[in-house]
Amino acid sequence: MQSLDLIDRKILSELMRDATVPIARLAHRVGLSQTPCWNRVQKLQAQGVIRGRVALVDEAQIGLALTAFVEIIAAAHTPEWHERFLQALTLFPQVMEVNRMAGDPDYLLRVVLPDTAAYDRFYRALTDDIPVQRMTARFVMERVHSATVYPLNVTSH
Amino acid sequence: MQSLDLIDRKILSELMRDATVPIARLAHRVGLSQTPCWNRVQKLQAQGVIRGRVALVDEAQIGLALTAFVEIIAAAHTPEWHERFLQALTLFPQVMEVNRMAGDPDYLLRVVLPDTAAYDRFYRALTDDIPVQRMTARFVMERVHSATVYPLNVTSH
DNA sequence: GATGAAACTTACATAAT
DNA sequence: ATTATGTAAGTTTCATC
Repeated sequence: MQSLDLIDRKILSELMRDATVPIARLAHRVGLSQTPCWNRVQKLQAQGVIRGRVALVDEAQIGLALTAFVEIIAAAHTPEWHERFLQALTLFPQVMEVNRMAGDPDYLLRVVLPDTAAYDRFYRALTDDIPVQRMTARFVMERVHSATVYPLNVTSH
Repeated sequence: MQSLDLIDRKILSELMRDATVPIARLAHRVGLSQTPCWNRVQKLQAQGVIRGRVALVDEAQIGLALTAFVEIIAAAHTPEWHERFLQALTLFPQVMEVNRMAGDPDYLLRVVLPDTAAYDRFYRALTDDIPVQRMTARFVMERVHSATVYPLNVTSH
């Protein structure tokens, strides 16, 4: 199942940067001809290594200027609570990311919102749905850096 | 400069989900014909609302199984320290995200790594480059949810 | 904004080496 | 793996309404 050689990693590096590059140019960059390059891309997609190709949008320009990291401690350390909690979160599309953590806090959420008033509404709505022991927001002042390109050991570039 | 009407938001919603959709189908979905839809997409790209189209890759399948959120408190609250700190971070491609926070901690980083040993190397290398008052890692046990589709008020779907 | 079409580029499949 | 070929499909531009 696993078999990412150097060329596969080069392909992924290119496509993580820019998924609009034509196969012919991609093939040239990774040192292959078109056919095997195309086959590799198809395989990477079939394997789920490439999960999809999406447009990245500037949050600020669509009115989502505020990012909050929200730390949550469970009200009860039971399977039922976790289940209910995750179920409740599905109602909030502003929750972009849900991470179950190794300890304190139990969950770390990344939430995008128009402003702090929207965060307060989110806070009330969520705690209305599900009891929590603690829910603390840490607000982002500035997103200094944001990447979607994972580091692969590719010497090119 | 700002002018995102309903149709623009529908276009963005679609492209955030799947950037491979042909213009003809996209146009149909948002209720336009091909040419004006194409013009809008071009404009959104020129404006920077669409920052790019990228392939999303499964971290686990490329050997980056560990995500850490790293909290950092500055050694000195001076412009020089912040400058040096951000400069130092550019050397570490495993740092996917750098957020300057509203207080404690000063910075919150998202870092992707193969394992905890790699985190330790990162910790040593960074603190070797730049003094910090505190650097604490919070490890992710499970990425329960991860989205790249920002919520826009689009009633379709 | 819609339509239609031309010109060009790319994707995808297949076959030969 | 490469090269070559061919068709379908998509993109881009440009008329016209």
